[in-house]
Amino acid sequence: MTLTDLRYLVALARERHFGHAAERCNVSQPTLSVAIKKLEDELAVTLFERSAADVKITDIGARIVAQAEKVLLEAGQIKELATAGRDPLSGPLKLGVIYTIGPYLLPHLIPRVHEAAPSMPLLIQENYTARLAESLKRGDLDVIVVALPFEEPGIVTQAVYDEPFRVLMPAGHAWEKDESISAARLAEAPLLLLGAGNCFRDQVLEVCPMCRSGEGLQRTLEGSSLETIRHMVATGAGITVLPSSAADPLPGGNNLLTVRPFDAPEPFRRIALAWRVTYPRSGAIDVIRSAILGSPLPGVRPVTR
Amino acid sequence: MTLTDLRYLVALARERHFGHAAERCNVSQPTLSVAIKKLEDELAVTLFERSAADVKITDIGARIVAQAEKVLLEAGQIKELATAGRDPLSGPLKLGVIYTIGPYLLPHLIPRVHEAAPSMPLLIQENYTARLAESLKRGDLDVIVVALPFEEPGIVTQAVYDEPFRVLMPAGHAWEKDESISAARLAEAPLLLLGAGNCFRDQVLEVCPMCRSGEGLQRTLEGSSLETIRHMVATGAGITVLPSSAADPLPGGNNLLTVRPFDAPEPFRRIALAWRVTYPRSGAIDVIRSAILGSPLPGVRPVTR
DNA sequence: GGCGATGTATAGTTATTCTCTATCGCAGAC
DNA sequence: GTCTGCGATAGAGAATAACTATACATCGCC
Repeated sequence: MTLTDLRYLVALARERHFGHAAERCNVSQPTLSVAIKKLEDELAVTLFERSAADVKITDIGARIVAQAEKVLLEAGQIKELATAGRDPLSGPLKLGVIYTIGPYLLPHLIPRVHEAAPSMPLLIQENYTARLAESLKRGDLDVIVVALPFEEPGIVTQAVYDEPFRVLMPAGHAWEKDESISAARLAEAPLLLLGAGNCFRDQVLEVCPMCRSGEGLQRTLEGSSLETIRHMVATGAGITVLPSSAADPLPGGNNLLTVRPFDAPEPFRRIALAWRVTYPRSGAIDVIRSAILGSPLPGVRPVTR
Repeated sequence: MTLTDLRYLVALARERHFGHAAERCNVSQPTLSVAIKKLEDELAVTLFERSAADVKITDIGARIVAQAEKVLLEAGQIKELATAGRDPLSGPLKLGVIYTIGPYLLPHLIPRVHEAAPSMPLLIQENYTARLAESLKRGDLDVIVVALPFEEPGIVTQAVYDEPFRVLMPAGHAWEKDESISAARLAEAPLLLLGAGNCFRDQVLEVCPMCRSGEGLQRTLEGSSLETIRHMVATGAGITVLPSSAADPLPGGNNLLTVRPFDAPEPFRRIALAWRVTYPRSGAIDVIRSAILGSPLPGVRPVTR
């Protein structure tokens, strides 16, 4: 019993004439005859009474035809589902973002994505890189926004933008007079950092290796956010390093804090999208990338490749 | 897209492993691989993300699998329907009976059929032979009980019993003293007959051709039944001829009427079953025949052939 | 009662499609 | 590096479904 057989069956039930039904199915009359006979043999029931005058459907035949129509209808739904789901911009996209990007990127990203792909709702999770990677591989996430380097088997990455680091200090800080700050000097001051697990913490420590053992390193509680740290800086608890997207929007509306760039060459982080190499909705990823690049993130430089 | 493909699809969605799914479907792994790929090409969507680690179903894939399961379920119903309908003694049987048999046969027939085939309800229609033949050919009836001769293209008949004719007269009638009656004498008396269209009318007139022009022929209204005629006879309006099944049950409980057989050779009618030669439920016909022969119809002689 | 018209079934052939075995290729693990 | 697991691919063979041609059955007609 195949779907084709059922189509023949339904056609014959409608036409009550083997020749006409065959024509409607674009097959020859013997093809239809044989198919119906095969069905009858397989089901071990007589579906039609054939006679020279006309073709009559049997009682049981009528019931089976009705069921066959239901089957064909449901089968047609499969094609409909496929058509509807063919658009990579249709259906929810599960997006992961690291903590140090989410609060600055998402407010811009979400409306842009919604505009570019109205039928692709975003399901967003913020987390550490390691957790995002795990979810991505498990399939709980489709795409993640992380900082490079990021290497995982089965995962491909695409750099999106570079983001310079900034020094954030309380207003009136001694360094305020300097146009830019040398990374080495970070070890001199009380430096507030995110807790372990945040990749940004490690990136800052890489910029200033001496800070690892520096006297000024103040451990912040794990899970603290950049916003928390910024408040702490504003109260004079120390200085910190922020990515430009987090640091640069401030000066306009905050006179408790001062932002300074680093001496050239500016340290920076490279932000990338990552997804399973097998992920089929590349169009959706393109939309995310475009939306990120279209977001007003101060100081960032798109990575064109 | 075939039902087999859908079975493979569902199996893969359950197993998340091409090899295991193939095994469960009793096919080789390449067979399943190819089938899934074909489905994906046909639907133009990616149903599964394959990687070395495991097989992940896509969002759209999951929806399509759910629909495929529904299709397979409905398709399975077809087999169930076929199994349930395979029994020729299952499902209603549309039975037609001529007016001059129905009232005497059906009260016996119905309980017997119900006992022999409890899941075969009878849908009964009483009518003239011509009307029954028409309905039978149209498919509105499955089997009819008629008097022979009955020849119709595409219709086969099977004689069931012979039924002798009787003469019915009012009690105290002049012929009451005779043990049997000669057919020729019918022309002498006022003879009450059914209206045109009833085959029994014609059969009686054949027994006594002179009656056609006989003075005693009293036309009864068309549509009158044997019962009506019997009451008329009881009131002395004339005599009539009845089949034995209608005439013989009476004497026990009616002293207004007298029944006499004809002189040998007794005229009789041959009652038969008729159905479309294409009608597939021969088992149902056998049940009807047996039930008729099992009914206590006085005077009738089974036709064995 | 033969005969043509109509309509379905069957035969035989061809084409397609399905399934198999064997093998490749990739990716992750050791 | 090599090994291993697993899915994809290639090519051959088998099964099946399609076609054309024709047989067969029935009915209406002369």
